Amino acid sequence: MKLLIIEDSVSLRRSLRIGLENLGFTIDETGDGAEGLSMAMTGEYELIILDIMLPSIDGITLLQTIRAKQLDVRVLILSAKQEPEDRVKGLLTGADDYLTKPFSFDELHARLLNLMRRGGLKTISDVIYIDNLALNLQLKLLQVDETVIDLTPNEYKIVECLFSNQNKVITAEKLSTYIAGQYDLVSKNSIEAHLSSARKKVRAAGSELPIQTKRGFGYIIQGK
Amino acid sequence: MKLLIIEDSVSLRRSLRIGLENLGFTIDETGDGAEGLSMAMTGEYELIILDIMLPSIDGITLLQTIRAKQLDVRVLILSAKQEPEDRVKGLLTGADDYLTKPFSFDELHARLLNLMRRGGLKTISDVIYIDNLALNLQLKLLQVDETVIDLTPNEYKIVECLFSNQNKVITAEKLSTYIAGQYDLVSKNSIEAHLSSARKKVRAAGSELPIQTKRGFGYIIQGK
DNA sequence: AGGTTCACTTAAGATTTACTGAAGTTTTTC
DNA sequence: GAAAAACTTCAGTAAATCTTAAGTGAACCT
Repeated sequence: MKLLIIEDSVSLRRSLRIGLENLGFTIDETGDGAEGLSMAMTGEYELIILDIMLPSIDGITLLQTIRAKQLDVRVLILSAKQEPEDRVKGLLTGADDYLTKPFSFDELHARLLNLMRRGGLKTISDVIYIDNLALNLQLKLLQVDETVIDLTPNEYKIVECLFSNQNKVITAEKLSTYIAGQYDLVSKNSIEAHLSSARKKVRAAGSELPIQTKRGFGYIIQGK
Repeated sequence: MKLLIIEDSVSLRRSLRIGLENLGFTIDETGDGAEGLSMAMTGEYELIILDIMLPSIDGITLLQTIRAKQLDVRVLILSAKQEPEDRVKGLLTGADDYLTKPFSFDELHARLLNLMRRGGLKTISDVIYIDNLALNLQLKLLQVDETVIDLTPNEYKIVECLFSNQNKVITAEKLSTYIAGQYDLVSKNSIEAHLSSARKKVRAAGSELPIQTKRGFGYIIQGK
């Protein structure tokens, strides 16, 4: 069982490492956000203990990136901030648990065990993050930060198809098949209308759908 | 055997602590609801002695939260209120026993021993709480506060399936399989009819089933 | 066996919500 | 600057879902 600790403070990091190693975990650690991210992306950790305040990349962004890449790893957030907004936001973007500093080591231990136990269950995964948009495949809805954008089934399906095919041009025919199945079809104009409506809704929520039109070919979402 | 005392009054807390420590229990204590909750959530306590009137989070809410998280812990409610409503409500939401102030220490001791003895048995567990609804998986019934709502088997199964799959959209086909098994099937319209009836019954009891329709996809219960 | 009850299904009407296609507008391309 | 492609809007139409009520059959009781 391999754990990754991403924590700014050297002393806290050390004491966590020692404590958890004594409990039988294998630990890697770093104090840098970017390094933490690249370590996390190797996929070799079952659980990450993650601080929010970090140099180079903050914890929430790191978490969003991990979740966007669909890594199956549990994340326990550690934070000095006690603002409830942060708590909610952290959990929303896919953390499995949350602990506010200061905390007792026993409490951390108990929560770790708890996370281990419910290991098989995916918690808040199955969300695709692009920019400040989150497409929740479980709930079938799109969020801008915390606000939910209400999409009709076809609007949702178009967005889902493009979100899960980033960096690929998707033709209108593909979208049509995606929406209606192999034996029905939806006109190109219909798709244009749905997409127009979806874009409008996202705009009304203060954001932008990152879907670009490739004139003559189809639509695409360009990853960063 | 570790006990947690969550009690507003410092003097009562102290005297309980001393008395119970003399009887051989290990005690943690707090006077604050929110702190009590986070302590309880560590899962390290076998029994919680819980006051109703508390700063920041009241005892009933705390208890509901603990039960919603499926923690296996016994809870003994302590309350100055003598209104029978509170008594019933406290017990309903998952307390294992109830004591009204003032009480003798011997009486508390006796009740504690009693709770310890029936330790192995899960008492009022296997109940899913959502809003003011309690779905009892053992007794196969749904309660609004104190009143029992009489659901037919299929109505119950639909509600059970959705209650135990919070935050997931459940399709009509899934519900059909859940009701009838893999080799039989129940028409979509039938499910609509059952659900309609269940909703009506809950409405008649003065509440609302928290089941939303995701048009084009299925049904969902959104957790907070 | 006959009668009663209860729950499940089905159907039909009401209601809500979404889809489509057309027409006008804007943008892009050559 | 004209033509093509894509965007936008809207109104009519079409689905999906809700609700109610009536029909059917199984289980239970007497």
